Amino acid sequence: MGPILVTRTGRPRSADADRAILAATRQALVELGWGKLTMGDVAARAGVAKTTLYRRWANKNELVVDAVAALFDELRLPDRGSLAADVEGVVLQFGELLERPETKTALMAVVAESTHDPGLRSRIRHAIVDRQKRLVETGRRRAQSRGELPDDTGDPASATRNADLIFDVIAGTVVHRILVSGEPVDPSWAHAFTALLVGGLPAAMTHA
Amino acid sequence: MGPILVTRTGRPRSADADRAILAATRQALVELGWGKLTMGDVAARAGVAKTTLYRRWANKNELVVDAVAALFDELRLPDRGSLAADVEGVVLQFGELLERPETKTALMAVVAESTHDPGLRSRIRHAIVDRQKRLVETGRRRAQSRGELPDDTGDPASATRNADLIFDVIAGTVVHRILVSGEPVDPSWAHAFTALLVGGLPAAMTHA
Amino acid sequence: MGPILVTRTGRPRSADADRAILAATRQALVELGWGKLTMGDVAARAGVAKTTLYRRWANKNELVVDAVAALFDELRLPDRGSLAADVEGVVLQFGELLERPETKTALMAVVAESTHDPGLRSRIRHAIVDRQKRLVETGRRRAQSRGELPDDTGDPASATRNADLIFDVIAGTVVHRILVSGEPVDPSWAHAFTALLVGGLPAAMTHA
Amino acid sequence: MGPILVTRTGRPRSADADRAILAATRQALVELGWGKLTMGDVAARAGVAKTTLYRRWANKNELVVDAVAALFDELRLPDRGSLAADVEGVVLQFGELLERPETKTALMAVVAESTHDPGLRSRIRHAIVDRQKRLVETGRRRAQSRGELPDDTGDPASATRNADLIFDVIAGTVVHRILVSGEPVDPSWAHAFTALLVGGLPAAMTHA
DNA sequence: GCATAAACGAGACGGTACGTCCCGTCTTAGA
DNA sequence: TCTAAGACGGGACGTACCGTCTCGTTTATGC
Repeated sequence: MGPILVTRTGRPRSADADRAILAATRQALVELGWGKLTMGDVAARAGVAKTTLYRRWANKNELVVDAVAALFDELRLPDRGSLAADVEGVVLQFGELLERPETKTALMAVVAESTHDPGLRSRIRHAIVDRQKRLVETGRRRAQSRGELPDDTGDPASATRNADLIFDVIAGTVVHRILVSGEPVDPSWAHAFTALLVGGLPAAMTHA
Repeated sequence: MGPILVTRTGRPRSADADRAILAATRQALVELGWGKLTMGDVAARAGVAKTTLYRRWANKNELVVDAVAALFDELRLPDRGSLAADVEGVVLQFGELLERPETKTALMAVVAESTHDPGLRSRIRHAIVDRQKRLVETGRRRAQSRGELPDDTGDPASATRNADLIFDVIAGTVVHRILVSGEPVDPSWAHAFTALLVGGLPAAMTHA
Repeated sequence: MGPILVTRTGRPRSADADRAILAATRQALVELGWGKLTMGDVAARAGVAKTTLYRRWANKNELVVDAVAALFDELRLPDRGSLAADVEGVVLQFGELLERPETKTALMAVVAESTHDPGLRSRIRHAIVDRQKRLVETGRRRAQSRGELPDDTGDPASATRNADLIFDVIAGTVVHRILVSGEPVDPSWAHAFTALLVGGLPAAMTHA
Repeated sequence: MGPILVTRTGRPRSADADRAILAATRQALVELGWGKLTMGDVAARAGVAKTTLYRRWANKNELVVDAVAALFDELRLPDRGSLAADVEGVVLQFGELLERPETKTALMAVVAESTHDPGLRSRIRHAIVDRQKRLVETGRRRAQSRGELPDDTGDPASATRNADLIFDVIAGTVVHRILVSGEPVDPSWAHAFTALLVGGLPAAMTHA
């Protein structure tokens, strides 16, 4: 079908402005943090009037979530030959991602704001979180094809519960390690964590 | 020997005011969230002048961290007879704690603010996080005395790394489950998660 | 030739707001006096945000001086046929003006503040005081054309000194009578004062 | 009858403190002006607690008027041999007094505050203004004994009106010259002003 | 090629909260 | 009882951003 072409009259919105605004938002977020980031400052960095921001996003939250969402799409799951190696690889990737200031600040800030804003919460979930679950799914299928994990039982709900648990364990542990404990995700820690996770998987799958 | 008695001149600060302010802060945090919480509102709730807040805390961040810290001291580790039962118990307790609005909001907000404020970060670490590591330590000793875990090797650094890993896994996973995935920590999930963790422990301990 | 048209960008300032603010300032000054007049209150009376005040005036002093300056422009010097009658007329007018609460409060307050603020002092001098010297000049020319006073000698500095002296005597005496002595400027007092002044003029002009 | 001896129990008030407070008030008034003078600052300069100020004066106004009143008692009227010389002498003295910063600031500030505070107004009138009218009285009697002015008629009210007028003219003109016009009271100006006043006196006395 | 219409920059607007300063009162301990 | 010290409730200050609202100008499209 292709994109719907709405021929509208008047001057079209500038795509340059969009890009400049999102980039400026990420930059400001790193330098100032959520609380000190101001719309006026973002506009100035982007070389754009404040009005232009408000024509595109209703408020600060929406703008920041959009500015941040793309950052989390770079995670990949190359085939490293075994389930353990795949997990260890994604743990290290995720660690590197979260140690970058813009990602670190953005994720926590946006989650914090969401704790009392259901709309923002679901926006985050769809724009950021759910998109990463594909990695767990890919890993599981690959492990099954290698014979490292049993095939799915007849219960798809059980499989989903399992995937969600693993996702929470990996994402949660790495986030906590970096943002709360303030320790780095280095290869030796990733190795130990992977051992724990992969070692526990068989037991977990019988309880899910 | 004993506490130093500093005889200070002038009218002493009111301990009632301290308590009222911290309670008002927690209440306001629940109702309004971090972003909408204002010092003036907290002062009014506490029946106190705004200046009285600023005499005690330099700004909003410091006040909120102090107000929140006490909430996390209620976690206990009663002996339930086995390592798995102990872990499951603390996971459920922590889940309940985090599902309360004041804890949920407070923790994330404070962590988010801390991502660009090293002083605040260390204040959180000392006032909130490190104090909970006692639970992991207690659990490990108890499991060793039951024979569920091997005695410490000669390497105390290894033991510390292990404890930190387990702490990050438990705290991180529960936090992620509730705050990011937005799912409840109910008994069946706690059971599955505990199985994963306890099942993986032996493997983890050989890699730490 | 003609006024320079400065095309400025952005939304222009509201002239209505200017007027409303100045009027509200005068009203508040009468009701509350200088010390109790607050910027927030003026803003509220004017139906305007406090920021709108601060966009136009740097502080309370500047605002009040501007608000007050206009009041003194209503003094006129109609031709009453003789120098004595002209002087008596302006003394009575000035007396009436100064017995109005807003003028009374405003003038003293503003002069008092100015005693330790050179900038404010010169602002007052230009905005209020110097503009009234026109009255002395008009009166002198009129008296000369009537033959009541000799024509200017060749020394313009002498004429200026004379005018300034007369201005200080009239303004100072009326102000002191009303604000310090707290007595009214009624016709009989005005008559006596005029007799003193006009009687002394020939002597003064030979010494200036 | 002498001072009333009230034998009171407890520690007596310190007379040193009184002196130190009044001196500190005058000093602060010069440096800061009325508007910026604060009770806390005065207390600190005087080496005294704020409480001690409030035990002696009810508020800022009362304190400042008392601190300032004494300054105006130094005017004298030595006999210079003629009415004109006496007037010129007191004009120059008053000019010098008003050019001192503490007097200048104090007088205007206190008058300004008084415009909306009747109590303060009468306190000023009694403590400062009326005490100076003795000078006019002395000068008049001396001129009469020299034969420069006619003896009092049978109408004492007329004499009083006359004295008040002369007082307003002298005080008002000098104050206006210094505080409003911002020009100095130098000998040549004093000479011209005296000529005006003395030249006008005969005419004024027939109208009073 | 000229009218239409939306986007654009600039910046003023009504608001809200900030953190500071000072007021005048109060509560301690000590002289 | 007075004093020094300093905490207290209160209120205004002047600042910083918010998100909205005019303006005059620019830039596409469609008649």
